[in-house]
Amino acid sequence: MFIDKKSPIPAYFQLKEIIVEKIRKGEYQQGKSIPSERELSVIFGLSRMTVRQALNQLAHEGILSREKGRGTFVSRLILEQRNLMSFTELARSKGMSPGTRILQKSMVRADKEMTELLDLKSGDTVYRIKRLRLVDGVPVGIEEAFIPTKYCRELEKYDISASLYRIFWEKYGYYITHGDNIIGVVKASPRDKKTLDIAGEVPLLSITSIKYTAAGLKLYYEKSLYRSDLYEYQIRVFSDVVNIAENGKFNAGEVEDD
Amino acid sequence: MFIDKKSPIPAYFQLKEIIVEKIRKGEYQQGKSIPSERELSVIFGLSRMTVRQALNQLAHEGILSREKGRGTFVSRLILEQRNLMSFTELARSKGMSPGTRILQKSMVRADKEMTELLDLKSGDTVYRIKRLRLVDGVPVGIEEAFIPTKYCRELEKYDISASLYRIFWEKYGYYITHGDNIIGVVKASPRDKKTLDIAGEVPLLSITSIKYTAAGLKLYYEKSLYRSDLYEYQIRVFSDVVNIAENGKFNAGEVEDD
DNA sequence: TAGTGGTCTAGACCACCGT
DNA sequence: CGGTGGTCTAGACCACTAT
Repeated sequence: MFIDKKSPIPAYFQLKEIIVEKIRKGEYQQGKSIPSERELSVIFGLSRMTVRQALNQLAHEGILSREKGRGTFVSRLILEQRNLMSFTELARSKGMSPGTRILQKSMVRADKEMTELLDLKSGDTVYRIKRLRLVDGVPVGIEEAFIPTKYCRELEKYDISASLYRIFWEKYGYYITHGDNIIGVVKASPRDKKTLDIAGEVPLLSITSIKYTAAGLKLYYEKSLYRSDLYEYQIRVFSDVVNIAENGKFNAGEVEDD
Repeated sequence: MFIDKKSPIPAYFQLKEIIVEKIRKGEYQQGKSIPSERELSVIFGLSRMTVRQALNQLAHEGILSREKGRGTFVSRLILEQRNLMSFTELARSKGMSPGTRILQKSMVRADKEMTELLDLKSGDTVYRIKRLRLVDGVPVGIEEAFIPTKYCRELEKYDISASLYRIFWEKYGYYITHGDNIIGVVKASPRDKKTLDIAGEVPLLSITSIKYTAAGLKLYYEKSLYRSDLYEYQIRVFSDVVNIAENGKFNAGEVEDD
């Protein structure tokens, strides 16, 4: 837990990793304050400006929050967003109870599409995890994740009915900062209908996304389908969208289902 | 165009505004480099670190881009994102031609909902702009914007068939950095069907959003509907979603454990 | 080689917060 | 009041880019 000043890795970056590690290990606790800038600069033998660079970046990534005159605090579970959480939250806020059922959990060779999407080498394997999301026992969505096994060895050991974000953070030290998403509407396939226990015709909200770490590593791919009559997606969108649009497909056809 | 060091407004912030203004006026041109950090520090009588703070923030907001050893550049087409542009751009990239038809343009008193959503005072007025989006002459979406008139006096003078982002940037100096969105699926109303020239049953992708400036000002509200068979929404989502949940209308409890 | 942005230092003053 | 983060300075060395 020291800064190697001879390392080519910048001091502020090393400090960031040290702080993140201390949060993960519980040494710095959620909602509690961490040492002040001046203390940290003494502890690690850095100038205050260098410490500030580390803290500000972590604050920007949502891991810390800073308050003038008070101190720097570990964000309260940072995670749990999007798909699942804005969903879980919603359910809870309405006094309903969210649930999860594991539909499938296997390890497979990445196919060509997945290899390209996640920058894998041919032959790499991925976990394929398919989960059913419920609210008060009613199925509202199917989430299928493809996760390169090299980023999460022995994932079997953990309870994947909860948040993948949380597992990546707590068990593997990866913090997911953003994702590229494509949102559309698809017709439910017969199989989806059965899984979601739909009788009539309910269009499904389709969200496919690639999850990234702050460093830009493509962590995993997820394909989600939600009953549009029971679900809304709430998000904050920032301006980087341009880059996505450049590669994007303006698809006039179907978003196929499997 | 000078820094007032006695002002309570931080020097780096003043510098940001000056640079943004110069970009707007065309003094600093898109894709071209701006003066180096060292030059700017001499020009404005600031230390290099202070100049860096301004440049880095602008880079983070997407207005500038920086390259080691080369210089600092004004981002090319900063704007044009999301709804509209990821749509217009996309259409263009597919060799299709996007179009817009103005369906309605009026000035009205903000109703209660809009007043709350946009933090207005009672009695404030908004422009109500309803536009039809087309691709190769085919209607694919309806976009309805509610814009407080106090942020865009004499909006009538400008061509609103193009990007509102661009008008806000070029005519009023507001740069939109993010938006809070709610995405869902709705059935087309008879009127929407007529407007979109839909015969059968096509579910519509519904996107409502509040657009913000970097400073957090709520600029306007937009309600969009797209034919889900012709349109996909591509976005990059960052982790700030938590904040939405915190301030948002839908949260009840803490984001605590699973 | 000269210029750029990236990192880093060791100071400083300020506004803000809790006691 | 003492401590905190926010701002700011005037230097410095580095790796990178272009010529």
